[in-house]
Amino acid sequence: MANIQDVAKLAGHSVSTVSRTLNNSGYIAAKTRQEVMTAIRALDYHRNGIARALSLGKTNQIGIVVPYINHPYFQKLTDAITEMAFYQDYQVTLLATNYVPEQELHYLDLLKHHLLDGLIFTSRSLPFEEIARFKDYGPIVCCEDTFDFPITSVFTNRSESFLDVFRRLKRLNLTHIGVTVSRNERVSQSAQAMIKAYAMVFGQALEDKMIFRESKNTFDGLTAARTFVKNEPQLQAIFANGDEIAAGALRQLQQLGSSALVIGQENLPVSFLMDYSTIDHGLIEMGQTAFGLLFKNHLVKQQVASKLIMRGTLQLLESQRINQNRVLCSD
Amino acid sequence: MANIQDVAKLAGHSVSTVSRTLNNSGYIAAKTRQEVMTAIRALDYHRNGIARALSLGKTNQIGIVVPYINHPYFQKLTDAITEMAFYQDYQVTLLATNYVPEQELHYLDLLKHHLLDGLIFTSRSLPFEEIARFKDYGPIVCCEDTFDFPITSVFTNRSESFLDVFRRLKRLNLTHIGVTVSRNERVSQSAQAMIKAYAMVFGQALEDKMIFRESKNTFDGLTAARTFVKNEPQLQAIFANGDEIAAGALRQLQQLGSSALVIGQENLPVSFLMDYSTIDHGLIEMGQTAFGLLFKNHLVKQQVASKLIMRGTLQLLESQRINQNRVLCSD
DNA sequence: AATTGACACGAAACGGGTTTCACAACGTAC
DNA sequence: GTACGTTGTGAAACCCGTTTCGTGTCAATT
Repeated sequence: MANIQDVAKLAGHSVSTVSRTLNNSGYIAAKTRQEVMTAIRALDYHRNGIARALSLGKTNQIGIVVPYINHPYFQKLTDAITEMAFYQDYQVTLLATNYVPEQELHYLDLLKHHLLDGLIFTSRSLPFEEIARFKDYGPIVCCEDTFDFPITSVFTNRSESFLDVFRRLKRLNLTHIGVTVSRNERVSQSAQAMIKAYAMVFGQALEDKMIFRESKNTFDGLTAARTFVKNEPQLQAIFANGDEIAAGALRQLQQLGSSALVIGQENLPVSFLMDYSTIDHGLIEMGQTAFGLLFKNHLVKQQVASKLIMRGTLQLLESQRINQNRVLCSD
Repeated sequence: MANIQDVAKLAGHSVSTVSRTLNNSGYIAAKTRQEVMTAIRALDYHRNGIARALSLGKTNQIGIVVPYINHPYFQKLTDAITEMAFYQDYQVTLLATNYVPEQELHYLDLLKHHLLDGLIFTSRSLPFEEIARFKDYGPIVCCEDTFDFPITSVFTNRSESFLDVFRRLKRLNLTHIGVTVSRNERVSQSAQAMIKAYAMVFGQALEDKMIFRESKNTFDGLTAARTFVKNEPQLQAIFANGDEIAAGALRQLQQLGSSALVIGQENLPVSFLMDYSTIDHGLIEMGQTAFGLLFKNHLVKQQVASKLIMRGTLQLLESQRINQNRVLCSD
């Protein structure tokens, strides 16, 4: 395969002239340009991107760290990031971790090795201290609240919509509630926030038997629903950590003849199909923002809004309640 | 940031000695190795992967060309590829095209520019001739039948399971059938195969009004179902080009009070949740094979099996039919 | 006629590694 | 004592671009 020297030789000009021609930099005589272009076509020459990256000191590649590649939450987020990257002529590499800290470290190392111009964490199991240690090697953005750690972040006001959910349930006198979480509440901010929100609204801690842990997919949703119904025959609601889990739970409840309602998260198509309420965490905006922040070179912490989307049983009960109130008032 | 020369200087050895130490190649005295490692740690030195790639002439990166990043079909396929790549120490870049030919060309160019060691096409809109033109720039594998074109491929025996579906429908006297396809049957092998299978089984071409085109997501599924019911009030079945489409169609049919059954493709969780039959195209095996074939350096064409998974109404009707036969026979 | 600036181009340094090759020191076998 | 093999190391070439810097030409200005 031809390189720039071959082109230079054939064109009868220097390597630097060929380079200038290709980059439209500096002065080039029209005739020279012609000759160079002719040689390039004759040799089917294409610039070596690796050599270019070495010379320019940048790769135009960024990495997105995701625990699971096929998880809808991260899917939506990476979609948004990828689109932004595309517009700015960046390539995106998806880096899956399965929440294995060693994997995360491995990806952070890509920064050290100059293989990436930046890294976006959509989630992580490494402590922030550890991640912060890499910030000198390249820009890093986390898609969750990084508190006082010196890591740029975009995050959603999860807690507020969690509070919203529990307040609505309380208002409807639905108190027997099961909550599913993906990871132990010690490591997952989201899990922590859900459990805390319950406690704030109901004035007491959520019973341990009403927390279903390690809930990751549809089938976990089935199991969670069975477990809750067994532990608490009067179960009235399940607040799930994702829409596929909610979907599984709902299906299981229907099969068990339970009328408990279900609330999901992420606003995936399945939540519409199976008609239950869900929280939209504003992942699109979050992804776009994450990419935007990558190349600001100062520390930023930015929040995006998340909100509850009312559907199905929850919506029905609320409208009935409003009607009741109206009747009571008019009497 | 330190480079290999800095390390060499500090260690009091040559650059080549440092390189040998890092690569465990050639002879290195134990003491020398110690000194080099000490210098490396002292300087927080990390090899520049770009420089390495330039020197070695390979990047250990492969690309997967997908039309949609968040489409379950491609999701499943890329998952399988990514896992294989991981084990062989390759990085994977997802390259989304939205079926824009220019995009596909752009990604093929990455091979020309030595930015990728190989490319896997999960689908494409470019003609094979065009793709074949790039095979000198690096290994390419297509995840569909490439016929006589000199492109390595893995593909599934789609047509057989399509025939299976229509034969079963025919046996059940279900003849008013709507078919959804993602792209025009001129460009999509899958669409072509579905329509051809119908013609083979029923001995006549599928009416145009029973083909719903440009069907890509759940909402298209809703629209498709409405359209079919409007065009053909006696509609008995919809054979969809994907499980989310099937799911949307099923929901719409239920709302319209239609008892037509639905058959999907891809065997996604939603097909289980909503309980309808679907074709499993063996995507996992296909992805694994695709990666495996990338670095064989001869042309290979390989087939993997796809099969119909019986559920819901279709299964029910079949078992009723068998029971009827049994009754008729025993009389 | 002398100076100046725009235009055009090439040599060479640079980015940061890997690998070949030459050479030296040492031990062992004959 | 000679020949040869093993071990250990460094100089330099190489991978393939980009960019700096210096030189040369030519037309316009003073």
